[in-house]
Amino acid sequence: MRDVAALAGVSAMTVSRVLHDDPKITDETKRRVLDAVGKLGYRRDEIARNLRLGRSSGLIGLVVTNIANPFYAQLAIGAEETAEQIGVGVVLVNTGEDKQREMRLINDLVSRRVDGIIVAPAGDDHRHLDVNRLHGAPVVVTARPPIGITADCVLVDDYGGTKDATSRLVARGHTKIGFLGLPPSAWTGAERFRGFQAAMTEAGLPIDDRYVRYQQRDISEAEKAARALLALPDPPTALFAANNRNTIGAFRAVNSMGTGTALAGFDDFELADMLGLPLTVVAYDPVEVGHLAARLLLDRLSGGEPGTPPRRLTVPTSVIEYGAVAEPPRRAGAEQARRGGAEPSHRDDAAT
Amino acid sequence: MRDVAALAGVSAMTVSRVLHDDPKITDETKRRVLDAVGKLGYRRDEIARNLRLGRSSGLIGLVVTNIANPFYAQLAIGAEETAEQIGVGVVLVNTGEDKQREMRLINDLVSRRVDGIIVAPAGDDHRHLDVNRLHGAPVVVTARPPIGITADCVLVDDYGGTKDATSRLVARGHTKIGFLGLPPSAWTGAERFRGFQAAMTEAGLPIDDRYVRYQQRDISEAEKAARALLALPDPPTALFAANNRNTIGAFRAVNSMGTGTALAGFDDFELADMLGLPLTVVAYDPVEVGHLAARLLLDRLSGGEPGTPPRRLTVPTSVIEYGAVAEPPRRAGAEQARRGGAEPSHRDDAAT
DNA sequence: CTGTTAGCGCTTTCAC
DNA sequence: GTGAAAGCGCTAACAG
Repeated sequence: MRDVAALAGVSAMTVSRVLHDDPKITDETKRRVLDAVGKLGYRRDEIARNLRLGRSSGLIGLVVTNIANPFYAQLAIGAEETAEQIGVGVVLVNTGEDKQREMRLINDLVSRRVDGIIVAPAGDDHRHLDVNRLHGAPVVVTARPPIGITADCVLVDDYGGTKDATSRLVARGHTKIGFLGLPPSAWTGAERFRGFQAAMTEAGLPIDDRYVRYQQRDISEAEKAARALLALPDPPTALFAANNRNTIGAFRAVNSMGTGTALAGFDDFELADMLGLPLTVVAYDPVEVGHLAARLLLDRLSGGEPGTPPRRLTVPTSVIEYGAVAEPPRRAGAEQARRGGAEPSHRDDAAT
Repeated sequence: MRDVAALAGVSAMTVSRVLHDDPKITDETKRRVLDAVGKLGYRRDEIARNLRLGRSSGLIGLVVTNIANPFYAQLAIGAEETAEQIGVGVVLVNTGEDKQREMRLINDLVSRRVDGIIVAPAGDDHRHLDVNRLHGAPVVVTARPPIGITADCVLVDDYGGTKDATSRLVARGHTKIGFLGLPPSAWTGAERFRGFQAAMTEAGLPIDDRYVRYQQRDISEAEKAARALLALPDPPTALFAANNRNTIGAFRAVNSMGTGTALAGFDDFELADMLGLPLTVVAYDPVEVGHLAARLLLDRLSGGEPGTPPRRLTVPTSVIEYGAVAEPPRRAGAEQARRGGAEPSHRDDAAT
């Protein structure tokens, strides 16, 4: 900036003003300054600028546990769409479900003055997300409720969706239903199991411990667990899978063992309709989760009062039946249900 | 920091030193300072720190065109793995193939002192990525070669992979082969079409213009284009699809029209093996692309000489045949071929 | 209209 | 071992 000022024969202050489009600058000096800027390829150092201004960087951080999960990619797209409308950018960081990394990366972000953070936190203690520890940057928690802190959050109706889909299996006459679950330490895992339990209990059906497996974290583990259930002396006639990894694993098992076991699962996924077996999925709009999370965060950023009580939103789910069973999809959650058919809320394009 | 110093009864300088683990600090004062830090929830302001230091932020930026594309998610994971090893973090931003947004976001990143950038640039003029315009932050270009600038880059063997897969179709006796392509303005689109042409020419087969469609950017467009080709009076007996969106669209068309058309496509994808029709895909390891890109960038960051000539790496592809055709996968590219079977290079976990 | 002064939060350099 | 001063690149506030 000094160099620019020197070359233009003005003071640094004038350069600064030109870059602000300060009205009270002669066209002549403005031209000279811009000339010098062009000649030197100068770019204002936003970092120093924000240091001085102490405020608004026009960026928010989105912290996810697993970038390979399409759910988070769609969530990011939703958050971007909403942030974009008011000229705010989104940067995404991936924690790999590692608490240490999460803390380090969040620190990196806030110390670089992101205006706020949307985070799907790892673990079950979120006190490291306390506003006071974050340079005052507001936080919105997604996909699970905040624990140990107060913060806005956006949830998916894990409980209701699972309950509905399980009830469908029951309605079709299944009484022996297996459950392929997530680690119960994960909020979503616990909620989905709770929904499963509720549907079973409501129908007066027992939950057979032999039919319940947790901890499947990828497709091959899920397939192994499903195979084990189907190989029991008195196997379940239907399975509920707690997310799309488990659903796909279960599908592979059912398909190759030819047991004709009925299948339902949480999460819609691409090609779910093309698998050649009937499949019931609990669908929801992950883009909407991103929209809502960004909306909550932006409201906090612009809405003066920091004292506003935290808000909690829940995105509804709907049950979709693919394959043999011909029945129109019915929505299960609250007001909205964006999903209806087979081409889902995945947004993508063709470029690789 | 002032507050911490006051509470600990020392000067700001001492606090700074404690945070550096400066050896010549009494254990006693150190304890007092750390105490105060804890009590106040103080975090060092990295932004101010780097302003003073002028250097190394320990973060690199990864700029992608489409975060919903699993290719980029896998690339990000690869880049993270490599960067993580030396304690460098990765932040990801999504441009949505919008040049303006790309420029703005890159500017945001460099002005926040990311140490370097890995970018899959939109458009066919990359002069905005010139090192001089980027506070000197080095750039690595991925998925397409740099145009108008010199920079390191990592490519996929689009040409070779497509040629190999097309040759397989020819070897099976197909002479009328359709091509579902990307916009030719995209480097990958042009390269893949070139590979297709080469295989056809080598086999002495003509390329029928009626059989070639570009511009399909999502699955439904691809399906429509495929339907059009298959409805021709003298339809092709095989299709090559230029990426996984086109492959899935083509699959939907072939499946519902029951034409028995043979199918090959660029990109492997989840469930490709479960579709119930034979399918040939060009596979490669997107995680490896990320590894290499990060490696090139980190080399530039640590390797003193900025004058080193740019390097260009190409990730090999392999052809995989799913379904009816039982033939062991054969590698097509250079040294490595990570892929062999059906469970591919997608890395994910079960948590939603 | 433009320049000067001061300071954002931190760290280097030199005293003590 | 610790503190005081100066300055990284920028901009509000006040002069002129």
